[in-house]
Amino acid sequence: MRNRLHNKDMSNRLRNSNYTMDDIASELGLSKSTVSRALSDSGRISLATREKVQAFAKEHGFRPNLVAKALAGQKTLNLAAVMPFEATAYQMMFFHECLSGIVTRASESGYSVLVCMTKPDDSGILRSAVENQKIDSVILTQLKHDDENVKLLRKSNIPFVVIGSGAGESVIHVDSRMKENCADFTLECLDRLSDGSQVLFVCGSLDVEANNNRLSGFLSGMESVKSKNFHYAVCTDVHDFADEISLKSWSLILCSDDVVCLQVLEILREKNISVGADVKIASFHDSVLLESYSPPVSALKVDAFALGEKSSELALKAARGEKCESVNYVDCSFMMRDSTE
Amino acid sequence: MRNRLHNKDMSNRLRNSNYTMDDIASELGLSKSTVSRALSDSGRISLATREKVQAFAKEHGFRPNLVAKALAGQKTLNLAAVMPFEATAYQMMFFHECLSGIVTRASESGYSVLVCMTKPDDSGILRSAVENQKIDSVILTQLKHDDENVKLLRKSNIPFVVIGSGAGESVIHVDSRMKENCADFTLECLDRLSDGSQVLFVCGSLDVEANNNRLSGFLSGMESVKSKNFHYAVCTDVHDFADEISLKSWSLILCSDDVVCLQVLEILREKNISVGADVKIASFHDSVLLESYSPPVSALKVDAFALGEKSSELALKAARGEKCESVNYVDCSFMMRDSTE
DNA sequence: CTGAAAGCGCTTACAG
DNA sequence: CTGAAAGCGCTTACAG
Repeated sequence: MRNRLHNKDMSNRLRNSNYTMDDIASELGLSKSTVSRALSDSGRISLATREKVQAFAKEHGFRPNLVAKALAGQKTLNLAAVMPFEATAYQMMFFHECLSGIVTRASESGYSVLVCMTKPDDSGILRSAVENQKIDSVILTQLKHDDENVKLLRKSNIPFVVIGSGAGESVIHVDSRMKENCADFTLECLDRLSDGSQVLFVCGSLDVEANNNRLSGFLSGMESVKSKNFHYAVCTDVHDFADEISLKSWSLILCSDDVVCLQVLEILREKNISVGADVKIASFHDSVLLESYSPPVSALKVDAFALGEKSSELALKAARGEKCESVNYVDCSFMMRDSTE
Repeated sequence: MRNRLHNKDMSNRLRNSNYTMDDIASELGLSKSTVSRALSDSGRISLATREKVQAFAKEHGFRPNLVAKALAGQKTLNLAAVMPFEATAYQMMFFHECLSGIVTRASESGYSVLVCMTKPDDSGILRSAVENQKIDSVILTQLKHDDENVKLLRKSNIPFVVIGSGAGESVIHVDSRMKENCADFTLECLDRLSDGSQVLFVCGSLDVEANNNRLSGFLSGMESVKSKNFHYAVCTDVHDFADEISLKSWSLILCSDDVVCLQVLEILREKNISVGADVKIASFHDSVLLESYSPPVSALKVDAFALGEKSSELALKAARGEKCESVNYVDCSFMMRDSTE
């Protein structure tokens, strides 16, 4: 027989509490099955024993060994979050925020989050997590066309959740509902304008898919306040803007993203048009640059943390084998700052 | 007895290969102990059986269940990488790169990396990873004074590795050896200058610890080429620089970091002094801004990926219970670009 | 060199 | 409501 004392020693090195369910059982004169049931709060158990066991566990800071639990329960209590090896600064910020949300929710359910970094042509690390059975489900971001990771996961039958769209309606995904949020954000910005004001939307290239959503969001926002008789125009080339600005005195300028917005701000500065006093301005895409601009510029912010939380909830649910809605939404945040005051 | 078939089904849902060591054993008419030994390449085993087993395993894509392996071996095959919930853009870039290095090395040893996000006052998620025994060792970055995470890990006897300094000499850490690298980088920049040239070091506040290291690195670099009769000066206030520049015609200007460097570049531009032709310039701290400046500016780059790799190696070693050197170094990269041509 | 057995710390039918 | 037993899939002394 293995030297029991030796094992105890080893486990002390690794563990915080010395107690196993077995220990608690003998300490309390119960069987370990009963202890297990009392602790997991499942199966028939008398209130008295349950409370006794839970009190004891709490008092002694008992922590179940999750590895053992995982083995017995045929699951790993791990989620994987997939992120690319190579990323732009913007993507990293986005991932970091997503990850915060993912980790937050996961840990509430006793799950840990394992990072799998993949290269475009090589799902290597995700693959070994899958093949080594270290994860119960996966969260993907930034799908490529005909995504390698998706293929891998489909083949191995591990449930996965996608942040963003692009994998088809049937795949569980959570989207930030750009169009609707742009419409609502437009309304929010219009809120302080008097009826009949002039509104300009300066839009980046319509070759960019996101800009199409933003444009139609803007248009549907304007449509829904038709009764207020706002006048509006859309300018799809920033370089035209310098002229456009001379034609009318705009009350509000909305920009498709932060880059466009900064260009517009530059032009306004050249023309000595004061942001806030002369014209309100806002962007459909936030960035530090807008936040720290003087005056700070209002913007629609994709709520990466919330996307992380939601995808985590779904991944957890899928890991439990429960059915999930495939289409899920998370709202953006409206960062209302001085530029629209 | 549990319904064996049912179990098989469940496990198929989770697993890639249907084979367990038991399966292989019966398939090959061996005992599972022998299969285990053959696969782990440990213990006495005949070449013949080892090869037979390994061939079979390979052919059928057998993957050991790491959860079971972990339980039997009293370890988790997981590392934790700790990162803060809140981080600046710069920190996120740094972490992302570290993480790439960590994950790369860890996966080579069959380890996975679990992200633990912590708040300054709350090691919550790290704590539960520790208490739930989900990790064998930990990698920390950005230690706080009197760091909570360090205290937690000390108490629980989980080995940990620190990226950067600040935890004392006795703690296993990996440092980027700023001073020595600044000295070497200085030499690299001096390399194309003729003897007797004028060199200026523009240094940010000496209240910042890093700047002290940079300054003494610079000085020791200059010291080591004394024979070449370079003249040099140190300017510790960027605002003085505009005057300083008029006094002499400098051949090379070194800056303590990217922010200082951009300020200097601005001044040079105002004075119509051309970088590259009139004066060479370089920074002891890199950033995208320097890389994409026109002309691109040479800089010393902390090699976050290498720091990640090294810390991962150490953490893996510590997890195996092997002794590690406590002081470890990783060299910086010299990003030589047009500004010093 | 190989096998039978006990063990890692849980869970969960099954029987009482 | 509770306990004894078998099981999750590995590892590792121990005996042959």
